[in-house]
Amino acid sequence: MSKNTPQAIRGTQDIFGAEAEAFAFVVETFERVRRLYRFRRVEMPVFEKTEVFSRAIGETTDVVSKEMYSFEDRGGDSLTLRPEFTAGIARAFLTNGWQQHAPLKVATHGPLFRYERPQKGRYRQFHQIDAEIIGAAEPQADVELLAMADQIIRELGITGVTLHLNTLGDADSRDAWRAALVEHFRAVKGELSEDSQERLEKNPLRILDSKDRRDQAFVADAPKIDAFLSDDAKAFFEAVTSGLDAAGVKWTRAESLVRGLDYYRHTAFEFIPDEGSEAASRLGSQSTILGGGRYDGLMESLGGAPTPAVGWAAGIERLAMLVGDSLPPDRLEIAIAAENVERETDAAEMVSVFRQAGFVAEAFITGSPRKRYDKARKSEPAILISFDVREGQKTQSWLSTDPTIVREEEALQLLEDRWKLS
RNA sequence: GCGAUCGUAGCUCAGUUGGUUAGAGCGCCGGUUUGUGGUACCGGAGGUCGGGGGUUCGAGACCCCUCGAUCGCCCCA
Repeated sequence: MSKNTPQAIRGTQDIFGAEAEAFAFVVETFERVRRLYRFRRVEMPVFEKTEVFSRAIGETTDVVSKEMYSFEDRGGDSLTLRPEFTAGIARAFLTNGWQQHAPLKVATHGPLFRYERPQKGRYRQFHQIDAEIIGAAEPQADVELLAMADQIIRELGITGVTLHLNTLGDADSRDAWRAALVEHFRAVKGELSEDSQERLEKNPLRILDSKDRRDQAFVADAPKIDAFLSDDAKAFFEAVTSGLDAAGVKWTRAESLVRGLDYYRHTAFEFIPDEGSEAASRLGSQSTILGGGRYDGLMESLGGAPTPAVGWAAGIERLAMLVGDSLPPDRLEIAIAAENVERETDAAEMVSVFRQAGFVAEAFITGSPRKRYDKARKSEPAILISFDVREGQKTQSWLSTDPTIVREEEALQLLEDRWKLS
């Protein structure tokens, strides 16, 4: 590689081979399952006015304050490459009059951008699948959304992952709890970790899932959300949990689970690998593979009418790292080796016949004719066909290495229709 | 944004306390061999040792800067 060749941008990926196949498998599974749940597909802009995100997500969050790719366009507007889907979808809901479709179930996927330090499972351009239900205040919406998430993960063959569930209560519950937490932690501020001392001002809820030992003791006896829940909020959460049980979705209560973005209310959840599981070790420190919750306050922050909504997003790269063995086989069914230059067009014609009949087929008609058979063999086809010329006669021979995974009789009939087998 | 480790052919890696024209295996290309056969042998292409600067008679090896990757922290999907 020349030093004159431009390098890829830090934190971007050129995905190829097995990883690309796993990526596609995640997207295909998502597309298939979202149809089962009647989520409608939407395509969204990759960039929006900066205020869409700063108002929706919250100015003080890390995402907005230091991770956005923002720039001024030629017209002088401040624009931002989307760091998440929800804000843009909420904006579209308001500006396109999608209220008429409420309750609206939508799904999408694509690239997102966050200026972060790259790590395994964390990139500056990354990709998510995303599902939202807008205009539904009922706990049944939360249940449906979570049931779909659970089914997608299961159909991807991912195991050792558990749904961690919590409630943040309604706006009043959340505010009262937050105030109590600030009071609790402020009393011991000097003994908290530096990070948590800062969180105390910016995002006190996050102290609850601090990994720092110094914080753990104070987290243990911190006020619990349950003590602050209104009767309605409590009933809502109970409806969600009983709905999940009825739908057969396994979950565990995570009292200290909070979400980083300002707009969350009531239900908050993450799918996290179980400690010590294969999945956990594959993901490293990037543990959450799917996260979301209810965001009843978001529409108002964008100037819309109060509109209840729930949603989640999941990192495609992180899911792809976990699919492993469950990938559908990508097996070459038929390989044709033209072992003589005179048979190249015959082989090209025959491979076309096979492909149009729905076979995965490839012709080996380049490079040294004497080595084509070996090349074809190394591609591990279920059926290997050789086109050659022996003693002036065109010859066609075939070798079956695995008749169980291909329509062998049909394939050989197609071959015989055109050529005499030798 | 902070800390740590690392960066030699397409891939996996060797390169001894700095010392002559930088190597291997696999892969790739070509030749020979084999001729119902994933064989064996021979040959070839491909590296300004991530980039830049410095120390030295001499640097892939040492120092500084920079870019990138990986692993923590932070944050999050």
